[in-house]
Amino acid sequence: MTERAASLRPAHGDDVPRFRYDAALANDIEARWQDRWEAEGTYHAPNPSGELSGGFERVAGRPKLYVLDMFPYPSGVGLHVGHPLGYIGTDVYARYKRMTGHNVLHAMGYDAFGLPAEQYAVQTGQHPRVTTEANIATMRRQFRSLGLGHDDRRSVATTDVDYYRWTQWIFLQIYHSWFDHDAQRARPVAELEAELEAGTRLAVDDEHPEGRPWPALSAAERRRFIDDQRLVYLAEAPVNWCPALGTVLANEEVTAEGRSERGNFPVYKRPLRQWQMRITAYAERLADDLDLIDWPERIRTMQRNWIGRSVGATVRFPLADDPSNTVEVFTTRPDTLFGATFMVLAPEHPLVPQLVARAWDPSAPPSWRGAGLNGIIDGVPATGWASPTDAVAGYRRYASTRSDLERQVEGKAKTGVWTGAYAVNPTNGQHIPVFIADYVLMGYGTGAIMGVPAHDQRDFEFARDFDLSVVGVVRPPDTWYEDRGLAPGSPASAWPEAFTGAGEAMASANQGVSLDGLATADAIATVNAWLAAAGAGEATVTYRLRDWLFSRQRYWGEPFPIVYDDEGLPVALPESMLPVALPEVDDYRPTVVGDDDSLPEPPLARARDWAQVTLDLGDGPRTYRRELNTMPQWAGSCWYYLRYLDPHNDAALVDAAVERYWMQGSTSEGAPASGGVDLYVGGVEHAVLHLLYARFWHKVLFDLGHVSTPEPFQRLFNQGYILADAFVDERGVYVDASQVVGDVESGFSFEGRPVQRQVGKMGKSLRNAVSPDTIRAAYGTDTLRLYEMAMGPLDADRPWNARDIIGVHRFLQKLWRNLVDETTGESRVVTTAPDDELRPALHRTIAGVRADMDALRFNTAVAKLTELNNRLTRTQSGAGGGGGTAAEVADALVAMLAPLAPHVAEELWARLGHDTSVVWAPFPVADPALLVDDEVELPVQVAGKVRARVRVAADAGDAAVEAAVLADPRVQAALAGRPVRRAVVVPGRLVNLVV
RNA sequence: GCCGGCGUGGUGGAACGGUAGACACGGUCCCCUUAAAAGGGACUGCCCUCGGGCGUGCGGGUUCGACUCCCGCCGCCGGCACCA
Repeated sequence: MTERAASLRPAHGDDVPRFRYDAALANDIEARWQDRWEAEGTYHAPNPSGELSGGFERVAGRPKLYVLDMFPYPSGVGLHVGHPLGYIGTDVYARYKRMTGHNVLHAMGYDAFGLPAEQYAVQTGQHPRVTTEANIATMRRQFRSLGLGHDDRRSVATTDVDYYRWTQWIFLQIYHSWFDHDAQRARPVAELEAELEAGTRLAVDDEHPEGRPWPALSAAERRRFIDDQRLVYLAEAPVNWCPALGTVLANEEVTAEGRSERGNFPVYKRPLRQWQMRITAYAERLADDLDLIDWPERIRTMQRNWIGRSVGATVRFPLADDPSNTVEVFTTRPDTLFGATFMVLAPEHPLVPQLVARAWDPSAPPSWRGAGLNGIIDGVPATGWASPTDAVAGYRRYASTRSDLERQVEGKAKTGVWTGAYAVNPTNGQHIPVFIADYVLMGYGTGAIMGVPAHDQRDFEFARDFDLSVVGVVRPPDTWYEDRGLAPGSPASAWPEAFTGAGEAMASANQGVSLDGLATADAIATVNAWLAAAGAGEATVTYRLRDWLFSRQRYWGEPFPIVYDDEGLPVALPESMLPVALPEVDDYRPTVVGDDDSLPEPPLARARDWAQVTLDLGDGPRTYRRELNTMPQWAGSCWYYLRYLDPHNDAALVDAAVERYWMQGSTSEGAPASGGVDLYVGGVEHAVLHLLYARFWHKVLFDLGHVSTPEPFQRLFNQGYILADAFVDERGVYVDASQVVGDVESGFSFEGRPVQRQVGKMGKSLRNAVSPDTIRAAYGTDTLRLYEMAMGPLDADRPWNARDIIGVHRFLQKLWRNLVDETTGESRVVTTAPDDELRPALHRTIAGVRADMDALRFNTAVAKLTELNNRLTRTQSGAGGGGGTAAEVADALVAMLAPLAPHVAEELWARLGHDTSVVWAPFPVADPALLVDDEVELPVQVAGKVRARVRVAADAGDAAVEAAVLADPRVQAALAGRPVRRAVVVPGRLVNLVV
């Protein structure tokens, strides 16, 4: 201990005590302990078996705990103080849990594929791997200097060939699977083929809903059928093409405004042949299983919104001219079927060409021919189009040129045109016109709707513009009429808007069924039963979720383990040919061919020797073309939490026993509801991207038996963002916030020019980032950690306030001073027992800090430690002070500080005479006997206001307390002679006298 | 429009239905010092006639008692949205 004390390098000025806890001393302590932790492998968490199992016997009796941070992208500019908030939070929790007897796994890796490194490569010609690896090294250094206790043997990067080999392997697992809707799970394609061959299953697809026997299919048909069943498949579909990013994007990567999530660039719909992952097959489980996991309500709601489950019915409407042909619609209100007075199909609906009539029905209103669209759509004559064929062609052309963005901007004005055809309302036999209109989307439901203008506002507006009748079949409440100035019971033709609420069904009866008088929920059930019996439809659930577009036209991503044969059909490579390593190219830019909005050829096309390959896939050497797209960045982050468990395994992505131990093993709280990572901390921005994709992959792996839990992340916690003042100049450009001077009263200025203050998320784009290095240099890492934890609850956004940091620094300084003499470096700890006030205070602190740590309330834990330390300070500086700090209190205080400020805690722990690391020390346990006082001070309320405080014995009975209270002169004064009607005694809390 | 979350001192924030404002910043005063810094101590929600009055976005309700629970508003943040 003296040796360590002597090794301190006092870098202070003459007048600063030599052993004061300041930045220089803190930095010295921190550097030494970081070296020692690394040398001793202090944070290594042993696996139960296999390569990393050394030392497991030491923790074998402990419950496991898996604490995880969201995978960071290794950015070139390094961390700012906003980044580590969540990382420090998990570190504190992991350290606390280790001290309370858990085997804690906490590791860190790098989501290192992605655009910035590639864009930098395009600019500089530097290989993305070079920048990526340099950035990872920088980030690793920064994490180390924050004192984060990661098991560094488990670190992975998605860009490591050994890692993405397994990403490709998972892709193959998904490729070789199909979704068995009866079993509601993924199964190997091989099982599907076996059942088809055995004749126990027919080949059912959209064109053959009745199913075909397997022998009836040609070899090519069989292959196409199987490929169409796979969980990952090639399909021609309208996709989101973002020219500015040079790639297509998944729906989840496009904002509601039709721009890219990353960079906010415009996105265009373009039909392209791309890889898609069949996440829609899992829509129901992804929605239902949200109930199994302990996630913030906000995130679960976002996922539910995104999945967009909608309960209703599909109904088939026969065409009037050709009853064998039907148009299927989806509706959430089948109870309004009797009020359907028209139908609308999406313009791209495949049935449109078949149902277009030859000529207009002369009795139909001119508006149906598009007469009202003159001026809205180019080329429409004032009288409307001459024939249905012209109208449909004209309208389809118009609709196809409109981007999602335009449709947003142009608002809700309804356009559309009649196809000339009629369909038959199956409930009442009425012939109703069939329109096409772009307010009906091909991508949702069946791409066709029934128009019930009385009970759907969009249909109502369409009916108004196209002179369609409005028939009410649900009676609104009288107040609804009155609010609109109508007499109750007025016909729907007089309504100013649709009535979309629930009500009593009316005018809804035929020979087979009557809904009249039924409440909406009953009417839906009744009509659904009738539809099924009549063969006209059935209850159905649809989802808004679309399949996941999985191809990217980038270089810096995982290559697909896919080649194309000479028929142009995809062939999966065998596992033995993994990894498919990224080839070298001379330029990382996509090759632009033709006009600038055409899809460029991916950069991998430049690797010509790689793109063409001769392989023996079982039928002799043949030439194949490789897939040139790469996987999206989300691929690698879908499963990294599994690789941390067994990072070097080259026989499996994770060993089964190791996976079971960490993912579903016993926890201190008993059996988990769904298993998985015990605590996952990250930002809210991944609510429907990473978190949805990862759940999807995990469920596929679960179905195939590669993991043992249905969900990957049992508990999710969203850390808040650090906000900071940002400043804009007169042009609205952000200026470097650190160079701004002034204050609220006198105004702010930058280089002499006035600037406006804003508050925003700390970051590069607002030029308001604060580097951890700055804070470390001024106060030390422990102060930074403590400040980030103390400034507020972990899940709240909070403004960075440099002025407040001194507060927690003073706390550490005072704590140090209570244990160490600042001038001599001698211990101020004494073996004397704490007195009768201090010891209970200590135990109350222990109990409180434990509860706070368990609940991730680190801010209040810090407050409680501060309070206890202030009490020590008062004792030492007060009358008769200088007696030193009782070792019993010092030990406990330092141990409780260890998760939050591990370096100074280690230093003090060693100075207290311990020769093993505080990281593995037991967390103090409160003695319950010391948590109850002999005597308590009760506030006394008279008529709800606190008027006095009375000391009574803690175990006094209600009557005794009441008597003591009534005897108090201040109580008597407050009562002023009024009789006490009732005395409420809350033992140990307060007394309320009701007058 | 639908859904979710949040509104507490000058500031960040505390409060199992039980003393509103813990802890910290800032501020005022005092001690130490030749002085300053650092350090230590006291006070610090608002109003006030110094007895008290008022206070957790607003208005109701439940309760002996409400920041907390319920109902109705307002404001801010976020998600979804021509989704049938």
